[in-house]
Amino acid sequence: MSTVRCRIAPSPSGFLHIGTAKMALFNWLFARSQGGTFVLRLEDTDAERTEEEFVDAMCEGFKWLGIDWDEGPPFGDEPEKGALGPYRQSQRRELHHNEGMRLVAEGKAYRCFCTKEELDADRALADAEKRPFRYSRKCRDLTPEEIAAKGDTPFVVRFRVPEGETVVDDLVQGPVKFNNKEFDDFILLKPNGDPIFHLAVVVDDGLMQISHVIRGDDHLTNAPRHIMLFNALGYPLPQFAHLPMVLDDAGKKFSKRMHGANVLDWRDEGYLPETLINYVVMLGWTSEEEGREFFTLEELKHLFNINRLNKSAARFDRKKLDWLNGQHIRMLTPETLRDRVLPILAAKGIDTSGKSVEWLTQMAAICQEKIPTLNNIVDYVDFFFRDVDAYDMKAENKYFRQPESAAWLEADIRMMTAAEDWTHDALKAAFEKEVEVTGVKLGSLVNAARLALTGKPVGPGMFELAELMGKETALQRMNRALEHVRSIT
RNA sequence: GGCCCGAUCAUCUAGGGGUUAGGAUGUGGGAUUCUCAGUCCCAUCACCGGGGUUCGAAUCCCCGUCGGGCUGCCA
Repeated sequence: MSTVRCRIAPSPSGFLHIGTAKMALFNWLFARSQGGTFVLRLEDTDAERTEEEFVDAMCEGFKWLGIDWDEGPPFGDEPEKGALGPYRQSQRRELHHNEGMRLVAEGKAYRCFCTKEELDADRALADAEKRPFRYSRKCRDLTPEEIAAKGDTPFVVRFRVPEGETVVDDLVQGPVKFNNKEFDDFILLKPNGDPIFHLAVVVDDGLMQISHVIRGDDHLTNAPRHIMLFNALGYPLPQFAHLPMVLDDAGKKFSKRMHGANVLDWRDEGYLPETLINYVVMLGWTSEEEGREFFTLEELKHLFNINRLNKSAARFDRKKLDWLNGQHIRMLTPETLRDRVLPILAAKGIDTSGKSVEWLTQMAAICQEKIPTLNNIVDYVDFFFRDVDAYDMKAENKYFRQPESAAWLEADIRMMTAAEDWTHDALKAAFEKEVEVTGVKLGSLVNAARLALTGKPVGPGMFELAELMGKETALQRMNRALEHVRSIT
């Protein structure tokens, strides 16, 4: 039986950040590949930054990506899952506070009566003198009498950082050694009894029996503090793995404000969750199968290997994402593609209710090879749902303003009218025969027809779209185009 | 400032004492006698710099440079 327990502990700040998604994914993957447990814990102790909608928005991001959790807080209709809750940090204050005070009782932490103002002044002085600020430790060895004399004076609780050195045995970074002198006696509890991040994470990870802490490498220098706390609290030490963060396409930290920082931005732009998972996993991990780049979540569950994580940060490259999305779109069945694309058309005000499911499936199918994102489908099919009232100008010059333009359309109309079978194959055969006997270029016939039928220079294959459009509508549009051509040439 | 981490084509990466430094995306060109896209082929492009160690360094070590992080009564 596996004892692997991983967690993602995001602070719900409004949406699921791409970087958080990466960390969640790797934790999830590790837990799943080891038959372990994946825990979602909300670090919502910063009250001003937490709103219920924020929590919902973030969980929606996880759901979209397909990252589920075995233990976690209530979400939507789901009750809290797991026996080691509560899974919202804001509901664990008592625990944090008690553990902090336990350290005081055990002499591993102490009450500090220095005020924030005093500390700020010290800090300013240190700055002015260009020396590193360090807490004076003046409260470190107060006698019981001195403490008693303080009466009701508010105090913070500080950790008594032990002498010596702390080694983080990191699964990704290797052993990283720190001299404990580098660390101040950091604060554990605020004057109101609330815990500081370092205490809260360690208490939560300890009590939730987390076996592997996989997180961003911005926490690498926090790890020794956490290790000291694990030891002081008497919790078994988890394994650590610090992963590089995701950079934007300019190589900078992916700012919260930037478009694309929210994973749901990608959904809204027509990317598949499969794509995002596949793309993010490639940002810092490679499979043993060299050169392989295409993965589904299900495959990843079996292939994931924590030894193949990368140490350096990677940029988020939109171009490669586009390519990958196209790959994933092509992997879909036409039915699935249809279902994914229908809401997008609806959102654009396109009413598809008059069409059969079979027809809509065909519509999706003829675009499948061509669109890099789901949203691109709109331009590929909108002409099916509205009249063509204008023609693309450049295409018009090329196909409607030539001396032979009318002749092309006349030939098209003649063949279409004569078509006994209104199918892609029959139409294609007729056009090819025409080319053979008259020597006219197929492109001229086809592109003039496409322009007549869609008003656009680009789109699905002409024979495919004509078949779907139906003979009657197609011929109406062809005749209208012919009139138009005669009027301008 | 102090401490810590990182560095292979433009981008994601493989490799890791002796290789023609491999793949993918992008870009350029060609093919596919319907556009666009796709697909297929070809081409283009890299070991951050300097010192060591070694017969031999992209690979190991040191220094530097650059990038990132921590250094909060934020998480």
